[in-house]
Amino acid sequence: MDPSQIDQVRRFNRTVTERVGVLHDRYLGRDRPIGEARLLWEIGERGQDVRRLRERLGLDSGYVSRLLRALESDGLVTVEPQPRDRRVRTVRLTDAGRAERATLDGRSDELAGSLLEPLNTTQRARLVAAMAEVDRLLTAATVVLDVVDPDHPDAQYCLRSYFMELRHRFEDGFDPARSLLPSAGELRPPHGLFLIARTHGEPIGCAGLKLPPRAPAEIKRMWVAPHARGLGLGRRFLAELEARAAQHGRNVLRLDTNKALGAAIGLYHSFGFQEVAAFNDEPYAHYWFEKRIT
Amino acid sequence: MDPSQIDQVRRFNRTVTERVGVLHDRYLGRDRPIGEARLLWEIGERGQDVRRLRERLGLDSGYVSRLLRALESDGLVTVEPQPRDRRVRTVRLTDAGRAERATLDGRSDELAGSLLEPLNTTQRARLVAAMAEVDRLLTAATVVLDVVDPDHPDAQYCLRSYFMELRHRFEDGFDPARSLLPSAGELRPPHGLFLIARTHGEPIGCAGLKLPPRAPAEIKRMWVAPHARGLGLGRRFLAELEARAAQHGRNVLRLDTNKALGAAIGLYHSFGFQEVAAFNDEPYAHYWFEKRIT
DNA sequence: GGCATCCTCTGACTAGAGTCAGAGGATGGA
DNA sequence: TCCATCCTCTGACTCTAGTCAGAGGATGCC
Repeated sequence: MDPSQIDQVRRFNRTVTERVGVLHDRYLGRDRPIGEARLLWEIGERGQDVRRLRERLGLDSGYVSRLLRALESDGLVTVEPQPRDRRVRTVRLTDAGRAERATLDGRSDELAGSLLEPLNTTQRARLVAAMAEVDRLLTAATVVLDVVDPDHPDAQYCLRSYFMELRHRFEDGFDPARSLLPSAGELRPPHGLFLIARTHGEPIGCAGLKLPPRAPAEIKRMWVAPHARGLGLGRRFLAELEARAAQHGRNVLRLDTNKALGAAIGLYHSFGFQEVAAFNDEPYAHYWFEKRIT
Repeated sequence: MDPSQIDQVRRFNRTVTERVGVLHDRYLGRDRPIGEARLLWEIGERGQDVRRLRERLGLDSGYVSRLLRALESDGLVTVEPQPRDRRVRTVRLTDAGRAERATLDGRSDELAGSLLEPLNTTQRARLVAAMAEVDRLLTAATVVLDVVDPDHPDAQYCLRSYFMELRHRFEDGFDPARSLLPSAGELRPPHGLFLIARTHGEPIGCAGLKLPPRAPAEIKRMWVAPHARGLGLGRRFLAELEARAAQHGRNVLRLDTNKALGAAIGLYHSFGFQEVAAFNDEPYAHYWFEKRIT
């Protein structure tokens, strides 16, 4: 790896942990230990199950329990068994808790403001733009791809979002019933597979692969959430699916697409796909692509 | 302040404290408490006086003493009275200490690498560029201006750097003896003043103001360290000097400059200075500028 | 030489942030 | 109905990271 890049990253780390890290603790932990503050924050407006809190924050169950006891005795939260499964307990903010959370929120704003405050307008705009870029790319680096069942809730969420988007973007809308969509079975081993991309456990994209016997592999239902675009995720899906198709002995990868999806078409070209004649009669397709793989 | 900017800064803070902050502690504190690691780092190759360490890290004397005891008993440092003043004690790394410090250094590299590692070449370049920008601007926000005596070591450092730079940049070099440089007395109250810009206590620029009786105020010896350029520091100096000249009842601010200093000339124009006829016979000057102030 | 001041160290604390090993109630399946 | 499993809680610890109040040697100045 390029040493001058490493160097710049180290300088960044240093500056940022000093300016942001130190201030962060000072602002947020002003009159409450940061453990409690983080918990209060993570409970959110609607409440949370204790086990989920523990998962999200990666904390020991005993520790969380103790923190909850502290918040409870300060009158900030109530903890009650969940009606469905009385082993699980649900935490909810009281009005006082909500108020406390709002002050934490205000302090986060103060902290952010204190970083911008000494700068002039131009500098602020530049800083914010650069922060957005760092944010996006660091987030991109945490994206993980998993194979899941197409019926998994996260998969379903992505597919719903995908259909909704097609409905808006296609000239004549989109009706799943009219399309040659594969059944869930076709995207489930051994007939295929379904990939999900996640950051911090949240689904942000999906892509399916059909592996029909003695025929080219076919990419289906590739979608990236709007807020996750520009992170190279489409490319990553393609590379991953290509590798998996090759593992399954296929030497051709293909897909069909609609003319409304300009960015995707550009991606296919730049990833080495060639336009070919229609290989199916998908009514929503305008272009068919193919790539030889090894 | 713009709420969408605040929002972006908050998103940035969150991402960064997660990705960088958490990893930071995990990498660096792998087998040594971060307090000790920080201290080990700050001692440096050449050793340090205990009091200076305390100052730099902002820690309690008892605490530092205890940390040093721990490092000493691990054979990483030696602590000895300073020969000149035996109340002060000097810490030096042993060979083992140097080795330990080198592994910490390696881990910082690893951490930086782990941020870049999941990204492709383009993304890496973009991330590094954005980090550099964030770094510069956050640093810019910590710059403080102080009035110091022109004989102060930091002032002397800036002036030496300034002369050295002029020597390189002027077509015919620069010889202080030939120039109309003000004596230190002219930049010292009540005849004038001398400003120093610092980040983290390190001097990164200077600017002097002459306040001759019943005459326009005059800017002298304005210099910004090469690594601190592009932070708007020149503008900040001008604004500060203008305000101080006005406080002292002057309504005209002027300066002379050399044609080799293109960026500075641009700055003077954009800050509202107008070119005027020569008001002195400085041999190194090609342009003379003036601005009416209130 | 005497005394205030400086610098470092030690002892005695505190608070936060966790970890670990059960206890004990709730649930689900045989 | 019984038993394994799940979820949460409690008690008993540990480690960091600090703070505070002096003790005691070294120095500088009168």
